[in-house]
Amino acid sequence: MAKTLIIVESPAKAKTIAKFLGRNYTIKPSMGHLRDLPRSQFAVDVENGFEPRYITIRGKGPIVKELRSAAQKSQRVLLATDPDREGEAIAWHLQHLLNLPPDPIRIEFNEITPKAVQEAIKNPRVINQFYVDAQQARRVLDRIVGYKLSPLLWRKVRKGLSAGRVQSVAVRLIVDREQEIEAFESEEYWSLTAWLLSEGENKAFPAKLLKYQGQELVISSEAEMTKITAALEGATYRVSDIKQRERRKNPAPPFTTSTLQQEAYRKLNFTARRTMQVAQQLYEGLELGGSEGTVGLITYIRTDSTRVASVAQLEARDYLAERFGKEYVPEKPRQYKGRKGSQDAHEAIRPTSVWREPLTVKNNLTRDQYRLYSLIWERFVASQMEAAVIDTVTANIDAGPYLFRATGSVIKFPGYLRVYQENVNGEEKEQEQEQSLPSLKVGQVLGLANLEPKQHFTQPPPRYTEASLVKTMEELAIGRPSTYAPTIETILQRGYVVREQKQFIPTELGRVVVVLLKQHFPDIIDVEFTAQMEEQLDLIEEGKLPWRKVLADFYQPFQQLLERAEKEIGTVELPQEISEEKCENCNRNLVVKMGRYGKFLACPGFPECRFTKPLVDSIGVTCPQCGGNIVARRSKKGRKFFGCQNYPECNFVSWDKPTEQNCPHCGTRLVEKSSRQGTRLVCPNKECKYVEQVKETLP
DNA sequence: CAGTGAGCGAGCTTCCGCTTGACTT
Repeated sequence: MAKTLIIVESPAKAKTIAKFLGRNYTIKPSMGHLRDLPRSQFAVDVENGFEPRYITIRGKGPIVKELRSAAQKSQRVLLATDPDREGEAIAWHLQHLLNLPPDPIRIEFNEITPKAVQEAIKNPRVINQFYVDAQQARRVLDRIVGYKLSPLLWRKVRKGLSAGRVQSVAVRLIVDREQEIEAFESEEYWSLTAWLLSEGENKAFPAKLLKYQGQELVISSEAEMTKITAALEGATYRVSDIKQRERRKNPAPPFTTSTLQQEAYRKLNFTARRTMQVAQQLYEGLELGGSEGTVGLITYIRTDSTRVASVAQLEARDYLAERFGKEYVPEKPRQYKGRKGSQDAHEAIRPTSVWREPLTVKNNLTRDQYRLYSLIWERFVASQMEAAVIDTVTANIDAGPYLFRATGSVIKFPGYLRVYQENVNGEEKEQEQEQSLPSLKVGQVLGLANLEPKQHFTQPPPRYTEASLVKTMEELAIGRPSTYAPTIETILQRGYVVREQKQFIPTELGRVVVVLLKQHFPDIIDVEFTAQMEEQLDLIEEGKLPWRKVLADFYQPFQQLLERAEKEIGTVELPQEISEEKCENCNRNLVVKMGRYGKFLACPGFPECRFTKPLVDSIGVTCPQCGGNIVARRSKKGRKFFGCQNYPECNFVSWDKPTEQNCPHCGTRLVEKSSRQGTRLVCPNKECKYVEQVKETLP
């Protein structure tokens, strides 16, 4: 009868906890924040201590209602929102929404185990107002920055634009990088590899030219190279030094949101959004059949922590001992240090049970789910394994005044490498690291099989990809696990950057906005801004600084800058984007214009010449009716569709993305349908109903 | 499911962070 209501943030958590607390407890989810500043108004009373006006978030009304009625029916209410700044604020809002007394009603746990939860229930505390205030400072600051800078951009550049503490710095990173690339001057240099033979062996091994008369050697032209090879053709190659070393290589820590997004991007080619969608499916759980029912396959997916619950560590150790043998289990469980500034409210992302090997659940998962689950499972299992031991040999080889170096390595004990290999820098793997050298002796003379000179050019820094952008944002502590993917979508949507061949390139608009913000608000668009804000928030959390003072100190100068910017900036002219396409009436190059339905191509001679043409995106598929190109377009309502380039002569059109494959039954061209379960090839012929599951490529 | 940009100048746009679904045309 005397029930206790416990409110958590996520429904999956509610379910789990309900399982091991008895009938005396009701567990309900809040689904994140319930109250916030209204979207349609500024809602911060700057004159009055920055007092924020909160309203119930649109769409969350029914949840509030349900929680109220559940609270009514309960004798006691406990607030078990996440143990971090945002969680504390959610608890505080709940306290007000549900009219709860200022008693010790707040509980927190870092692990969802019966023991941790029961312990937490025994130790409720009052809501920590300092934490709540830090959150309010963060929230109000973001509102001030976003809702003051954005309208400035509407007036000065283009309506609908936006700026903010996080998104603007992300754009800045991309713009800065592009400028570095443009300023980069490529330089030529040469390398020389000698392929050498040890007596009695028939396979040559490579050695790299390093030094000349003890000095680092830089070869910058073919002419220099030719002189050097001439001198080296007839030289004597003698081993002068051999160093043997044993190297231990430790596994990478288990995934956080950021590292999962990076690795899924590099290994599976998933965007941040797709990774989160599939991960959410794994987290929410799937019908596994058998006795298990619905089971969450992985722990919570929005986390900045690499911490692992001790039960999971012990389970992993048992598993490893059984499947791989004792030598693969490290003496002590591996604990990974968190990042500085990590809020540590959740564990690392890991399988809820290591015994659920990817292959055993493969048949219940879609292709995407299976691939992502395998990645998470392998990374976690490896993270609890013994280090790999690698024997490396480095040999110095003299050739007159020249010094070559050969390296070889042999894996002595694979350790975690049996399970997981981290993909650090794209696909470029140093293959030669894996090679072994023949046994060599100091003083031994080697035969020269071949000299291999190679021309290189220094490369500009790479453009950001989703992976490297997320990585950089995390390192700079800009944004949070729940916002990396949405932030990327925002800057794309605003037209600040475009994605080309998986790389981010700033648009003219992006550059203009960054220049404007750098000029007038250099502090805000600085990569250090968030870090400095976090320092202040820390002080608020410690009770050493009132939150309203932090805001006042920020707002005074900011207000000045705003006024000055308003006066000094005229209307910013955006250079016209000129396309390669010609006007069919007057042969001038068409320019990109903004219309009601988005971008389109128009003749620059408007209004004398009114020629227009849709701006179109070829998808590299031919039209089944006329063989022309299929292009992606948008309907009036904004929905994407695919049509033939030769419209209106050819009127082929499809909602789903056409492919080059024909249906084996009726010969109609197949289309791609993507649903929650992944992507399938489907026959658009309604009579036919042919469906092809996309094949697995993984072992 | 294939439009489109001046002019009037209303009413609108926008932040970050916490959570999940949803009108399938």
